[in-house]
Amino acid sequence: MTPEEAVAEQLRLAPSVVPRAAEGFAPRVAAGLDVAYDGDRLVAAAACVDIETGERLDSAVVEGRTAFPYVPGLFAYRELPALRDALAALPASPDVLICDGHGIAHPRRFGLACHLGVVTGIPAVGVAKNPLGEYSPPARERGSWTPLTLDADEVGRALRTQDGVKPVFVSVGHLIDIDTATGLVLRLARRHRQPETTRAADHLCRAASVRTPGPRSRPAGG
DNA sequence: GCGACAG
DNA sequence: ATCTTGTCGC
Repeated sequence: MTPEEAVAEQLRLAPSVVPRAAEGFAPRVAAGLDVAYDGDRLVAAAACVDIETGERLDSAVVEGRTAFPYVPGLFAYRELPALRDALAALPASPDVLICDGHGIAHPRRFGLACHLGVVTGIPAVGVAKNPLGEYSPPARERGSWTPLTLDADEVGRALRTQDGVKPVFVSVGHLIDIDTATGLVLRLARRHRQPETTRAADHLCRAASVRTPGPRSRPAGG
């Protein structure tokens, strides 16, 4: 698929995003998703966490090959295939996806979290480390937030998950509203800047990547 | 025209 | 994302 076709597909799928939670939405299991790279090889991980207790539940790790370059705005085309494989490898489907990237806080309002949510039908939230739009620094205290703006639209929030740390950027992915998404991210990020789901997935795929012989893997060491 | 630009 | 030493703090 070419970048032009990818853009056309995003424009076609964007209207499918449902920016609100279904009646009685009460997620119990959240899945964190992340990918680690080693040249053109990659490892994707899905890690489930009990939202109530924080307990680590099922997880899955899969490997694959890079099929699309990193292009801002088309990030999903690089990680989506592997992330779908990781989700499919889970013994049970999670109630909500916590994605490492943006949802509607995207040029065409269809970032990774939206794409993943729409193709799986699972509610999804986007949590990015850096903004695409503009924002004013939130108050220093954990829980405070300010609007994230893009093209004069309020597309998400800059949320402070820990006192004095750089905020994370939360946006709606699919089948959830921004308030619910914000509360969920805050609950999942009790002790660190990033939600436990994202941290768990990051550790898993990174560890798997290190143990996998690849093109330009470490010269020596183990 | 030039730079910026989720991971 | 990944390349990289030391350093501050719980």
